[in-house]
Amino acid sequence: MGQPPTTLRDIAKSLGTSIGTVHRALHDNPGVSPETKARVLQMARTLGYRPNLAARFLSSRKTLRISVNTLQGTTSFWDEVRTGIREEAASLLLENVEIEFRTCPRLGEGEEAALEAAIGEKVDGIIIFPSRPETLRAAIKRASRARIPVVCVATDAANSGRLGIVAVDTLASGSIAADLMGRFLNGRQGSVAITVFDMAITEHAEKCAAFDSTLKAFYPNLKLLKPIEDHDLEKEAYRKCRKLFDEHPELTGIYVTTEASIPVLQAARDANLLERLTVITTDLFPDLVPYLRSGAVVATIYQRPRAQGQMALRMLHEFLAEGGRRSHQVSLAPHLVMRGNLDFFLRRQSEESSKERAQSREPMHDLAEDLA
Amino acid sequence: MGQPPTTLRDIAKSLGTSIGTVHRALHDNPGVSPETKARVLQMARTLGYRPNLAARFLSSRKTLRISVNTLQGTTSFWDEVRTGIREEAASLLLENVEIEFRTCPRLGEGEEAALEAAIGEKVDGIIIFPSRPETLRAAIKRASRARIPVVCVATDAANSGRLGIVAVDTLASGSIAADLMGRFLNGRQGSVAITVFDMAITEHAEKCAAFDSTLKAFYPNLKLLKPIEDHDLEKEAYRKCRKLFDEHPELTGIYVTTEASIPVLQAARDANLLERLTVITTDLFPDLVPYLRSGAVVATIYQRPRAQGQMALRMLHEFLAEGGRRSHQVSLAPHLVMRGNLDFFLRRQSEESSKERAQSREPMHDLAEDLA
DNA sequence: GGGAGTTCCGTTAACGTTTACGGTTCCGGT
DNA sequence: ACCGGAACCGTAAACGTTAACGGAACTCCC
Repeated sequence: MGQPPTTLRDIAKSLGTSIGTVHRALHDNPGVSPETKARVLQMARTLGYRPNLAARFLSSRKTLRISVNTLQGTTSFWDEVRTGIREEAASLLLENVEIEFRTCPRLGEGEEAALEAAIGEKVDGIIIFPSRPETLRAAIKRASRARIPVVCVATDAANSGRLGIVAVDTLASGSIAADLMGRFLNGRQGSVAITVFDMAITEHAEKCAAFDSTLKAFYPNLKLLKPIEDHDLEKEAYRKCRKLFDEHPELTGIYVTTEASIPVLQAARDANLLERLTVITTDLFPDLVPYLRSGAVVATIYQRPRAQGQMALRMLHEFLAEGGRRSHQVSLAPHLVMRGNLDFFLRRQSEESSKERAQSREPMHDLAEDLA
Repeated sequence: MGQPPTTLRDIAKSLGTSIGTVHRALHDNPGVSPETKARVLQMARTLGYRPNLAARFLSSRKTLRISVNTLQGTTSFWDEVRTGIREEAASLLLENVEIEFRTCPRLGEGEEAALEAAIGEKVDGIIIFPSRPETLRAAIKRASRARIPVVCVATDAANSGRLGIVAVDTLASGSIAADLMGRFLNGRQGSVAITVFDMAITEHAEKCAAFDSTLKAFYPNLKLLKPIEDHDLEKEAYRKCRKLFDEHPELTGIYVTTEASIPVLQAARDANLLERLTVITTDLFPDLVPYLRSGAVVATIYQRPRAQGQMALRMLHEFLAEGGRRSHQVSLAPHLVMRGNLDFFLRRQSEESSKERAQSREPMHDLAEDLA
């Protein structure tokens, strides 16, 4: 560890030029000849220049505006994502981010318009949930061309030029669900079902494939039926599942990867299957709790929305602040919630929302108070 | 949103005093009378003063030295904790932390001496793993009195004045293990065993209690035997388990909460019990992998050492930087690893270690390159 | 009553960057 | 020759905090 870091002044001095020129060259601002610019860049590289962020932020005190485009809470999932983002923003030293929430009322409705609005207002970065990736690809490309980095949460928008993606690992989710299903069924014969949003979404197809392959590998006497696509619509989920249950009385388990687990459970009850069906669901919301408590749902794969929000904001901020060098693909491991550890997660959710409510920051704080 | 934040100058002006005095008052430096100090503090409070960290760091460019006192890797656990700490330190905007590792070769050996060394060298903060909390309490108290905040990882040191604690939630771990055990055994009768480090350690006693209560609540036909204390010693673990297996042929499952799972497995094999025993272990290290693959170990509770390290450093840094207002008690939810999702976690561990190796930071970076 | 030593406080120069402004030089057009 | 305007570059003032220095007032002691 050692010598002081090189500054703009250092570069300028060793080049016999001025600090202003160096600055212009490094930011390719106009007003510097190609040759000197090249020389500056070269020198910066050899001297190992790295900008001092404290000085930068102190000098140009502009805040980074970032737009968060998500869904209104159908369940609490997106509320928690937003909470995670807020939390992470608040914990940023250098409080230089300003968050604008743009929420769409329904799935896929006004999604593109909201994105365009964010681009139009020239925000510095965007966090988005692309519920229909294909329709959004063009808009995201436009954002990238406008040099606005876009981070996707939960669902990727491939080939869109997005900066990065934060999501739960599909392989980890699908596989653990399959492994648990197999263990719980304990060598029994039978068929299992899976519900997804839409097989056209990469994530869901992957999750499905992981579930299938793990099942095949370790529990060959369980047969996976054709996936049910419910598009997160309650009626569709109920209808299709009811049909499935009637047609497959030998069904022993079902893995619900969407948020629409309640209608599935109702269909199971109405088909008098609830007792002998092993149900694994996704995420955790109030309506699901009694089913977990009673054991009707044996486990749920919690996709950690809060962590997803945190990571997304971190990724974006890191990039905006210093051209972030970290991986721009974050795959989170999901959590497993069963009735045993259910209270831990419920406590956590409520803590977090109460913390949001009491957001009165103490302006000052002394070391002494805490070490006392 | 709105008006610019108040600065030292603002306080000084509205008090008719100077910026230097305000500074001295806020940091209770000598050279300011009690009355003016009170007036300054009052005014700072009413104006809602919050220090500008960028300016602070730019002005006094001193780095925060923090000491990380952990165990040499018996397994990879502590290596991963340190990796998490390093990672988090590197991702800190304002690169103002310097980390000094002080590792003890064996459990509890030289632990106190290392802590004293850190205090003696006047580091700004300490992250420590107190393997024997009682013997360290006094030393931690000394650190607190010397105004050095101490964060504990994995194990708490109660009543020591430590700043905070980062650990896996004992209730969540114990309960999920019990719930899984019950489900896997699927209504079978029998007794279940648990191994811990030492019941005198709060965390282990809690984990044990959680395991017990969840078992009692949901699977009353499983009987929990008296916990086995192995003190992370291989021979002790083997010997005691061997004895247990011989004395309890009706044993159906065992939950190993310590790192010494290999000797337990060997004892089970030697007792010809491996086939019909449901084994749940803790953490993930190379030697355990084949057992997971073969299904001998049905699941392992992964305590997320990397996340623990990250959180510990974050907590400490936040406190040092701005007198951190966040909760100083972080309880992580453990991850569940089974053969289905095993590869996900192994891939992750290897990625992280390879990233450590190639730690050549690009000095400069342009937005264009990434948005291309 | 003239140092010497306190105690309190104001002033000022840093820290590294950004940004606005001013100053060259050179070129094409009246 | 003069103006207008580019294109390039240097200068200096911010940003909010820290830290060192100096000065004023007041005490104490020979």
